[in-house]
Amino acid sequence: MYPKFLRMFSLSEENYLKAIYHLEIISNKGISTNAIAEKLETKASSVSDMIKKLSEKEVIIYKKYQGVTLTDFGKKTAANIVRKHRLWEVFLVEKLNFSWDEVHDVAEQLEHIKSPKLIHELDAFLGFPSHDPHGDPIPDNDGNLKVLEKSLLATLSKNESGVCVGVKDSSAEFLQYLDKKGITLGKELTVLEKEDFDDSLSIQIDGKKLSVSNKIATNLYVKK
Amino acid sequence: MYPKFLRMFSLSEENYLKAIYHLEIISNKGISTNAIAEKLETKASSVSDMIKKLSEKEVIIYKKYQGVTLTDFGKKTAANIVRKHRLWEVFLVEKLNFSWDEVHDVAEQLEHIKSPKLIHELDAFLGFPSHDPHGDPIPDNDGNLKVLEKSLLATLSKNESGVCVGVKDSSAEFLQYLDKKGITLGKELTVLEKEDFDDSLSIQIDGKKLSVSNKIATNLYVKK
DNA sequence: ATTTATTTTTAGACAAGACTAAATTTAATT
DNA sequence: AATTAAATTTAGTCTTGTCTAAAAATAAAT
Ligand SMILES: [Mn+2]
Ligand SMILES: [Mn+2]
Ligand SMILES: [Mn+2]
Ligand SMILES: [Mn+2]
Repeated sequence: MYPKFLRMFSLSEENYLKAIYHLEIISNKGISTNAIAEKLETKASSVSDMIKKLSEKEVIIYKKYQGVTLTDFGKKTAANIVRKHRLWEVFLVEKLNFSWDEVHDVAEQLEHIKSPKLIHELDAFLGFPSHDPHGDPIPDNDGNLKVLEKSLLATLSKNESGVCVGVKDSSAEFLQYLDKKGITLGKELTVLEKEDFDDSLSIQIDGKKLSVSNKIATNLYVKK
Repeated sequence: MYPKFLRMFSLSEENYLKAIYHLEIISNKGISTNAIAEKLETKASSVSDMIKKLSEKEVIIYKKYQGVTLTDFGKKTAANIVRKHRLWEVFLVEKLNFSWDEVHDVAEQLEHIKSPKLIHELDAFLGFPSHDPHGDPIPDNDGNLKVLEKSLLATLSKNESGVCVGVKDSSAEFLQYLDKKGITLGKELTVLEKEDFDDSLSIQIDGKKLSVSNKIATNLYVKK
């Protein structure tokens, strides 16, 4: 049998691994079949089938009816796919004039390209970026990622300031809405007022006063 | 997942189209089932199956036992895949420090990425290159390619000169051998002597005299 | 013109990955 | 504790793309 690190994964297997990886980051419990099915927009029965395969390949731990957990090897494999996804997103924005709301679908395809040299060189070409265009950290070659201290805008108090560093919702609609409001990563803002009745905020950004809904405030990360 | 017009063809269908496209360039007759099978390292029966599908999709003309021909639409579709392949090869060599013998396998994967904007922007980013790192022409967005006048080195007469513009064999072994000999695209050379008994050549390149086998002379293109 | 050889197509099987419907296990209520 | 609800797994089917083996058509050789 080939050593683990040479084992190849199909497109489908990679997508399952990535889904589980992302779910583990926010849940810290075993990941349920249904959660995976919802994330991948597939059926629970399909997930159940794939789980067995991944378990045999030793990338997840699985006991029937108990949900799954990534093994160290599985975690590393998944992180590498995320690494590729985010590096490609940086490439598209920095080099090919994509905006941050256009990159995701293309990166979903590019993340499956298999070539260690390609990723190594791309990383260098981009100047070893630490975060993608949405403020998400890029795992290093060993799968480790250093998580930046960040808070939701909604958690800032009156008169407190912060710099935009990421988004929680990275849907094209939300990103375009932020663009329209002139809110982009790197910009500093200050909370001028907090309204109790609808939890909206009045903020100062680019020297201008701007009203911001709770929906935005709970989906935009800032660094205090 | 992707818009319908972008996923008309599966990975497998694209590879068949490309194979037929390449075979048509050198054969100008109907392309046989066996020829396709050999090119794709698959079985004739598999080709026979796929041919029916492609015929129904109107990218090839097919009459039983008569071989196949690309329709205009099929030709355009195939040319677009070749366009992507060659643009990516340029990218890998020009931007990511790949050498010309390392790019093919990665380009085989990248050519299937579906995003018109990606290719348009990549083309611009690379400065609208006309040829790939092996001297092969890059089809334009409509699938047209202008073929450069070129001759095999073996066809040069004594004292005739030319500039290296392409390779017929683009295997990694041949390309590496050319590298070792110091023969790269763009270099000028002059035929000093032609040996009759083994059809080898003595050429002048970079101010130095070099002996070149018939194998090289019949796989290297020059522009007179 | 037959016979032989080669090429191509058909028939039937298989693996991956998805689905629906049914069965089973676990969780939640009464 | 018993019943109901929800989550999960199993059983069986389907599509895509591949294969081997056998049949049919074409090409080559006598
Ligand atoms: Mn993304
Ligand atoms: Mn991202
Ligand atoms: Mn190539
Ligand atoms: Mn090439």
